[in-house]
Amino acid sequence: MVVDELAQADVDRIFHALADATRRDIVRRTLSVESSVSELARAYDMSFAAVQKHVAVLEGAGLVTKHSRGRERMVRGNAAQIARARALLTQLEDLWRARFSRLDEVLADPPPPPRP
Amino acid sequence: MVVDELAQADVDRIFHALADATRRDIVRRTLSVESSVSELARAYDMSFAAVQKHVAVLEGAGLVTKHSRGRERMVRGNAAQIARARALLTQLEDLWRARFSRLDEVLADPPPPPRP
DNA sequence: GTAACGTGCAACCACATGGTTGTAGATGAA
DNA sequence: TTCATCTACAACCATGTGGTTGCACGTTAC
Repeated sequence: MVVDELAQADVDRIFHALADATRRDIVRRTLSVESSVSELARAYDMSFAAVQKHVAVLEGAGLVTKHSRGRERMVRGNAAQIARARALLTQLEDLWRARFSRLDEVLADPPPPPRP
Repeated sequence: MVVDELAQADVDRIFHALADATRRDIVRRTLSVESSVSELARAYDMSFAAVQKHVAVLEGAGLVTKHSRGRERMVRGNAAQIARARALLTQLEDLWRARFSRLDEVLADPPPPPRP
């Protein structure tokens, strides 16, 4: 039984969020050390607002969470969501492996025909 | 030593390709059973050209390969590329785990100060 | 040879995306 | 209080994306 089913739209959001080098780097950073939005903004060669948007995309995908610390908003990477994405890829790979077991069935000696 | 380094742009392409439900389904199908572009096109409620574009995006990301069979172009899912994407996610998760080992260091008894 | 099929590509369109600047509200520091 | 900082959000713009239709070309079937 799968506890946490992800709707297709959720999966879309996760992979889309990961399809940008800046966003992947933000995830990387905040998985190691949580940081404020402005700390992140200082790390990249773009405006504060641009970084803020990237964080919002990541948050929408569940890849990071935010919580207040004083006037700052701390960003923290969410490893669990990454694990879900990884599980989806593993499922795909399993489909590929299943291909060979089906091939084995074909190559194996066919079962005797049913008695009439 | 890592043999196959993926450039950021490659990673962008892989995750972007996976960020669409139709494309993920095409990968799913062709990992199990290779199919022609027109077979795929019949499976979805959109034009042939649209499906063809999706296949092109997947091919550009290395997630599927194509080869000719008569007048058809057979599409086959590429599990190796999916494995690379999965490895990237695993690396991210490992960063998260490393966070705790660093925390352990802090919490552990500090080493004795160096002799003067 | 002719017709039908499978594919690729170009042009087009509506809309999303990734960036910018500017404004405004909270919060902390002096 | 006053000022600087951190954040959020809106408006705007160039470009990319996902879909369409139409056409050209190679291959198979009749």
